[in-house]
Amino acid sequence: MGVTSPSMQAEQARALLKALADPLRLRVIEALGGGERCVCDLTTDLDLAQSKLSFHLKVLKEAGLLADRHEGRWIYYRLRPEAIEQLRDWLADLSSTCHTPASPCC
Amino acid sequence: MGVTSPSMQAEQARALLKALADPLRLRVIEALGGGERCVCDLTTDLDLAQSKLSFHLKVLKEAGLLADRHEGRWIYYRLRPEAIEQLRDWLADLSSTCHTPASPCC
DNA sequence: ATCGTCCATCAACTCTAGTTGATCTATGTT
DNA sequence: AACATAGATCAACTAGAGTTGATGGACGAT
Repeated sequence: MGVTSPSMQAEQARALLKALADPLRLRVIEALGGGERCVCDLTTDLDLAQSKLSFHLKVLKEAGLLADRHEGRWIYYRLRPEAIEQLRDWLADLSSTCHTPASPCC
Repeated sequence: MGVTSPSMQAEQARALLKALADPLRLRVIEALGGGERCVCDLTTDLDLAQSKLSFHLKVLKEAGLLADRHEGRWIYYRLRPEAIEQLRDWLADLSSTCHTPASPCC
């Protein structure tokens, strides 16, 4: 141990971080911060090519950041605040123990 | 407005997210979660090529997540919890208003 | 002054993530 | 049935981030 890969928890957190770390996806997230929206509205609001938006919505959904809902011909997407909250918790843990003075080196 | 790019705040947050969204950098962050360390220790602890580690330390430092300190021949890196805290705050704002019911579509 | 160690930097390469335009499916309309 | 619209998916392309091995600069020891 010590040389191993990140813990399972960290892997989950990283998936969320990665999904959020894109300017376009962040605009999508911010747009959905205002409430649930259908794809066609997002397309015009954000002025995006349809396939491009679809790609990023998929990334966000697979990361667990979005949920969708079909209604007739339309699909509505919304934020999943639980995912954000989970990430916030992980970040809180991260810096909780970092005030240890330097270990003696080499 | 509405079609514009993310706010200044969001841009900062995104820089942090992007820096964190890499498995190797996350291992570095976790290692530094245990306290300040010099580069040579990190190299052996994480079993990394020196230039690779140096590259990622630079990314993390430029994002504001790490601070460094020179002492003789060695350089010590440590987490900057303020950066983490700033990101947590931004995430908190993000989901605060997303419970609005769907806007009527198209 | 020379040598060894710590670390940053650089150039060349690789690889993954995002873009683009076209096609496909599903649902609703006439 | 034929058509129109919403949205997903696919293949080909592009660009940017990460890797690798070598080189260079700073500092300490002899």
